[in-house]
Amino acid sequence: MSTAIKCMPAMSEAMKKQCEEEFRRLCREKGVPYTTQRRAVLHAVLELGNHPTAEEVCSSAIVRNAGVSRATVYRALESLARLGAVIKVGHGGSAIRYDGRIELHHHLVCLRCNAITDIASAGLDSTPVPDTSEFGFFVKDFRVQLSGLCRRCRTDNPKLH
Amino acid sequence: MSTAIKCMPAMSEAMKKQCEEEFRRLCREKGVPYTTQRRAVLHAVLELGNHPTAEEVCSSAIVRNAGVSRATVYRALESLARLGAVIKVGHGGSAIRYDGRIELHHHLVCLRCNAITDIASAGLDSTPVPDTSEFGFFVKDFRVQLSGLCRRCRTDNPKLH
DNA sequence: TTAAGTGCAAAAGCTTTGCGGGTAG
DNA sequence: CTACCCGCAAAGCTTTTGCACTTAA
Repeated sequence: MSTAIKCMPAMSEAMKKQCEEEFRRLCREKGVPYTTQRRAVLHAVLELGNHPTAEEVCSSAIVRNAGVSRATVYRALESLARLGAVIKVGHGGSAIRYDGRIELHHHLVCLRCNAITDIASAGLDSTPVPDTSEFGFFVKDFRVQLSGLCRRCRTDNPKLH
Repeated sequence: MSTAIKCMPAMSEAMKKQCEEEFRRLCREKGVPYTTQRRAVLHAVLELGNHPTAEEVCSSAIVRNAGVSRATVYRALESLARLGAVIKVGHGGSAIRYDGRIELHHHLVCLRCNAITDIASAGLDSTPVPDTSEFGFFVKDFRVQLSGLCRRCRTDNPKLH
């Protein structure tokens, strides 16, 4: 009854490029200013790859070299998320994480270390999205979150509660 | 292709009772001390109902009357989550939210106001959980998150980006 | 008895905001 | 030209921690 999943390899340069173009398109479409700073922030999220926090984006070389301030990073991440150029990832930790991968995919979330792993699964992708019109809720996106324990956490400390 | 969903009514007293007993059972099973403070914290989460934050739990009458300190609330919520007596809910906001409903269910998350709505859906429940053994990942739980815009946010501000 | 939990208060970490000046459209 | 964005620095909110004391098992 279980379907196969695949680990998702790091994004290729071509994919990153495509994400950046998509961002440009979204800006035009929604009339949102396409600024150097936001470009740098998106670029950093894509380079960092592993669901960085806002702080990690702030300290990335890309953002530092571009001289983007902390406040701007937070504001830019928020606009990117609203535009749909990045995704906010919920997990158990105390800092919001951002995901530059906007294609449909899913997450393994470790309940102990809060690590997030992207997975691809045709089975999960074909989840029938229910009709939420009764609630007046407009669904933009869905994602399946599998919570549990990652290999490292199981190995490091087998006695867990 | 869309399946039906149902809004989940507030937990009945009987269900809350059952959650509290389940907590007691988990404590015994895992050898975790069953303290007054943790009991009060779980009780508050169940009474508050709507995915409260740690701060909301701190200021609930139940916890205040029991004289439980802020630090203990945070520590108790963490242990309850590890035990599986509550669930941490990921969303876009800057404070972790806790859910006392541990039966299988799913969430609507508003991208603007971060409101979380519990939904029941047989279609989503029957999602085929993929085999993650290749990753050494042990799945304890899964949940589908539908992100989008809630009725109020669509009405209040139709021009959104 | 003893490992673990608790309260207090302080520190640390994360995010938002006001304001004067700058920039994309 | 104008609405929106940016940097700075400060404030605000959320979470964690060290230590002495208390408690469940």
